[in-house]
Amino acid sequence: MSIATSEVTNRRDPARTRERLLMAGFEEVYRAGFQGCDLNAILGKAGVTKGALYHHFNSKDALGHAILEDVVARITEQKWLEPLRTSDTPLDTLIAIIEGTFTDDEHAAGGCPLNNLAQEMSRVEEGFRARTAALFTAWIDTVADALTRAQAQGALRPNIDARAQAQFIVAAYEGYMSIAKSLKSGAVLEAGVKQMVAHLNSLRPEDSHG
Amino acid sequence: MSIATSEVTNRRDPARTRERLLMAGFEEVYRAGFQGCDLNAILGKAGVTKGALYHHFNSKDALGHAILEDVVARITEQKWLEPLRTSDTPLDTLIAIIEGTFTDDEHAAGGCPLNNLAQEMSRVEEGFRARTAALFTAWIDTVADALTRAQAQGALRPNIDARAQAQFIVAAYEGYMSIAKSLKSGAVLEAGVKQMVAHLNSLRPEDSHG
DNA sequence: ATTGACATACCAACCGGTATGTATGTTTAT
DNA sequence: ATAAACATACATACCGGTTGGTATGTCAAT
Repeated sequence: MSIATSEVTNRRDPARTRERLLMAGFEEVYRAGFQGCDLNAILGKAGVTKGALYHHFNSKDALGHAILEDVVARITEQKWLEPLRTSDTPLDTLIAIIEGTFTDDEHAAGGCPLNNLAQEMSRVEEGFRARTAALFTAWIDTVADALTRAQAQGALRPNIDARAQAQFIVAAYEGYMSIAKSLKSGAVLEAGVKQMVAHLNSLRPEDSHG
Repeated sequence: MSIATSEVTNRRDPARTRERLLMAGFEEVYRAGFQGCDLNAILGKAGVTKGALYHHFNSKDALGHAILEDVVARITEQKWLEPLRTSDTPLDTLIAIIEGTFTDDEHAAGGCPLNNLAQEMSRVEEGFRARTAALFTAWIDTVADALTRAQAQGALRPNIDARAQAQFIVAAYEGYMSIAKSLKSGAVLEAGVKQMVAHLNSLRPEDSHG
């Protein structure tokens, strides 16, 4: 065995190459949409050639699928799913996540990466639709679980439908993101955060919300 | 003046030609997205040639802009703006509009034409962004006006922020449409309608909503 | 007869995809 | 241990179909 087992950046580093393609692809897709983005632009940004791309992915669609499964899923996992799953104060964590939304115009204009791809590609290619649907479902499920746990703790009224509320929260969140993107308005996002947090607080058992 | 002033379908009928291009364009854009749709497919569906298209519009983008300004704006006007403006029971009308949403899987999978274009094109081309933003703004404004009028009638609690609630409703509506599109689920839309109506009813002054 | 309203034919560039070559590991037989 | 044999991981060059756009011709209306 030589010294160079890992950590070192060999000229041959398939994992790194694949990761660079995914990140560059994500950024370009986020900018121009999937159909609107250019493979050569992705290659330029990633610093690899078309041969490398088509070694790791056998079509542009396959790259898009991988971007959803790896990059977008990872972002969702880090920002929403993981914190919610590990929290023992789920409702507070949920509110904190929502309040953690970046509300500058720059971020607003970008929109939600998941929703961007879902809206553009769902009717165009089934692979995209299935993958975005899986991510939405996992997202809603995890929020619903968190709300159910909050209910078990007595932090949430027992008569509310956790699943319906989870759908409501995710829908409202994506809706605000959509409108804010079109209006290039971080202010819309701020108002949305306030509104959603107020709504969640109104679901607490003994509350003062007049 | 001859008899043939209007109504008759002359072989030369620029207004009709333009309208056919807009309708065919709308349908193709609704199916495949703007960047994904094919001009020749639009021409085939409209039954006109490329010469006719480029006589009425000087680019594909210009056609897209006209689809937003004419077709999408008209749909929004008919379903939301006009009923809300003319109603003397604005809150009930708003609820009726929401409940009038088609909740079959077919419609769900199509999504909202306005949101489809907004999400796909806002970052790609400024003309699309500006036009979708104008439509969202008009939509929210009209809902806000309706809520304010409901407030003046005493049909809505005086302490609520009409504009914030209008944004909330439109955002939630578009969010549900987005998720339902990805999930191809009319059931999601049904749940959304129920949730939004319940929310609106909770804004009434003296109410029983436990 | 001149302008608007199209039709037809065609172009040219972009871009996803491929064919092919090559350098770098990895295994296997001796 | 080592070399052959093979597989992986790219690089380069190029193809060809798609598609937005144009140039030109023709017909109708005033």
